[in-house]
Amino acid sequence: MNINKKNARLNFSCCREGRLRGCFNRSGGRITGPRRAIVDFFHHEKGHFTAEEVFAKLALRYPGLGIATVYRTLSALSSSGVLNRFDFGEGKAKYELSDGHEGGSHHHHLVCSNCGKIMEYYDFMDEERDFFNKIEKTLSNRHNFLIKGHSLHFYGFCEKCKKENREVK
Amino acid sequence: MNINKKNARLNFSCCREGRLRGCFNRSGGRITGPRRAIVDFFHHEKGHFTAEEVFAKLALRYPGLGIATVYRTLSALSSSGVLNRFDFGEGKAKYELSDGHEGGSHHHHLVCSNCGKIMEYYDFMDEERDFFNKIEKTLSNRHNFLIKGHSLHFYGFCEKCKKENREVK
DNA sequence: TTTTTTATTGATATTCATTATCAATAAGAT
DNA sequence: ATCTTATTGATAATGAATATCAATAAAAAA
Repeated sequence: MNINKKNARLNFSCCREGRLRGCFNRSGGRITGPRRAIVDFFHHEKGHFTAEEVFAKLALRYPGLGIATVYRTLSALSSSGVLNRFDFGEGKAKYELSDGHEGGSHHHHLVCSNCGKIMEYYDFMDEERDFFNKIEKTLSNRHNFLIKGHSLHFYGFCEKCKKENREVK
Repeated sequence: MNINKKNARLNFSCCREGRLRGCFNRSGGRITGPRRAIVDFFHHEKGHFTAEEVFAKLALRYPGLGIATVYRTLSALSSSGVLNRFDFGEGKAKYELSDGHEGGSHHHHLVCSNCGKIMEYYDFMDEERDFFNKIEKTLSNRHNFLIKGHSLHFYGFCEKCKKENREVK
């Protein structure tokens, strides 16, 4: 079953029509094979991926896919709030499912300023959830901003770099 | 008084020798005109700047400055935790003084996923401060990570984009 | 101070992530 | 089934960031 054959459809269990309409169709956008595949990708894989990484993984089951389409779709999904776009200083953007979005697994990042290592943590304190609920409500009102998600990065030095550089380079 | 004339020195009020040593010299790095100028720049200007913007501003009073040096210095200052490097989806990195660093004016960001507008807010709730004090302590211990600063970005839609797109594009 | 060593600089070539272009295709409307 | 046009894939173009390298100047040594 090849997605780019005429009328072929990917049929992942989580790939409900409603979600795709929410991502694309409501605003007049068309639901296509590549878009279907990319939205599904982010609902099945955990973590953050570059455009190249998304392309490489999807190309296996979708031989006709073009890298430009991946860039375009990631950009569109980011604009519509489905994905969040991050840059961790690696020279290329990474995308992950927005925490506001259905299925989004919320987490925060620890980024080593020296070696660039990225650690994720999922172990939230209840306090953390309460904090964000409250602050997002306050900010929405105060700045007339519709908040769809957030990213919290802590910068510093990982265990290894902390040891190696007593005096930071 | 031109900084790249032999032995010339910028002499900004905030440009204390100690700070520059902290940024560069402790680790064997040399204190040079360009580095002096760039560190000073971030202690005088508020907000976040691209390499090009830093270069353009400094080139006025420092005609000999090269763009490559700006990139190199920003990168080094970021690695050492003096600056934080952000990407707001504009295709180029922005740098700002790390909040952990002397003189750093701490703030968070609201980023419009549609038009890219970036809003800063400085008006923190007490709750917000307490939260970060506590969580940074917890995370440091739990993940053996030396935290020097953090960035909190809220993604969503600004007032204008909220109105214009009843159904989000 | 003068000399020596070598990290840093500025100019510029290069890399590579991302975007623009455009003819061909196919999604959704009629 | 046909029509309209948004989307696609291939690839050329752009541009931010990095690598290269001879010249320079900061810090150390004499």
